[in-house]
Amino acid sequence: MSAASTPERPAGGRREELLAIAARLFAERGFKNTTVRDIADAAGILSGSLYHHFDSKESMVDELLDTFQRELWKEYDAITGSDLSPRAKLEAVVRASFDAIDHHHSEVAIFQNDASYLIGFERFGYLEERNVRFRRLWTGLLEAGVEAGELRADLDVELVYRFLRDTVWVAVRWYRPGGELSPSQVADQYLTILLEGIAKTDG
Amino acid sequence: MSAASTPERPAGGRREELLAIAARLFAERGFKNTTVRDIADAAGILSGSLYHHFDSKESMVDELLDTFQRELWKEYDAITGSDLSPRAKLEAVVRASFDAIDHHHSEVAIFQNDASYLIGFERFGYLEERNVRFRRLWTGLLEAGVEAGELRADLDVELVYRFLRDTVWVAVRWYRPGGELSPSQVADQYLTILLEGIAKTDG
DNA sequence: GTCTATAGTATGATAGAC
DNA sequence: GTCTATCATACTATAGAC
Repeated sequence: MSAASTPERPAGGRREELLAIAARLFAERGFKNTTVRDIADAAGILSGSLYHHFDSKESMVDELLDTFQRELWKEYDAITGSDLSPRAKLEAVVRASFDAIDHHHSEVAIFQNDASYLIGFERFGYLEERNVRFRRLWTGLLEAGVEAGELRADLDVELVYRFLRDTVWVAVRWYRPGGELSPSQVADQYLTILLEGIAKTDG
Repeated sequence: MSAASTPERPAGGRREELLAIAARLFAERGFKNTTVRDIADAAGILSGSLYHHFDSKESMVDELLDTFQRELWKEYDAITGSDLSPRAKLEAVVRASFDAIDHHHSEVAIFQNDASYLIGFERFGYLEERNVRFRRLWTGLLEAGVEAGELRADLDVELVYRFLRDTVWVAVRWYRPGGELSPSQVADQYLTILLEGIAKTDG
């Protein structure tokens, strides 16, 4: 989206700094509830100055979501292209997703809270495309897992997919990076529940 | 919240009609993204006329959420007060929740999408209280289930509670009342996944 | 119960000086 | 890269006529 001109420092120049501030505010309050003045205030400048760096408020959230989704899909593609078993791939995708919640918390939160609103604009059509790809990824893995005899055959794949997708991403609402639980620990517990259930089966 | 003056018809008078329209729009677009003009337009009147029925836009969403939560808690209290086993109570609470998604779809959607924003106003402090009650309900049932030997003891109750809570309510994002799946069917599948898992355990 | 008319404010964005 | 100043618009809400 931008040709990194002079990458002198980690997290780049002023533009990336402002983008990070906007990300935090969008994630905390929602896109619509965050004004350009809020962002400027948090950055210690006036709202008009923001427009030296960005075309519009929409451009900011666009860049945030697009960058994040590209990175995430690189990881997903590496997993699906590997030679792991369907069940192992499914576990890897879950773990990669919880890692994303940890490392790109704001972006995930924005996507969770505001995607349904943003998707209404042509500019954000790519979000819909990614949703379709995401659905294919999960249902493909679930079907392959059933076929391989690794997963139960009596469940509605479409429905399991929705539970899976939602449960993974909705964790962004309570997960706090740097808190007590690592993304790996959360993924462990989640995969145990998902795969084995919470009922006591043996004595 | 209001003394039903002349209940002549199902769903009452004009006030309830307008409230239902507002609920639909709030649920579809979000509270902040829905203007009083949108609501008035959908009702075929002008925005100023809405203020004959309601103090403010906030009053509308307040009445919607408060009414809904009162009704929901009546059901929860009946379940917890029953003599069912912990696991059966847990199942009943899950079923009651999916029923709520079916029967009060807009209200659940509004709560899911906008509660975190609304909770910032003192007026909506009761939402925070209900969240606390909700947490106690779930964790209490989970702990009782473990103690009764019905649920696995090796899981983090706090974490299971979050997954449970989120997975149940987030279904409002895809569930459509009157669609192919009944709330009971969704609850069946969900409880199977939650209790038994999706992995194939035996031949 | 709805309309006309409008107040008061907040918002996204722009132009040009520094 | 930021500030000053400001425009145009959209929003919630009100007062009083019908």
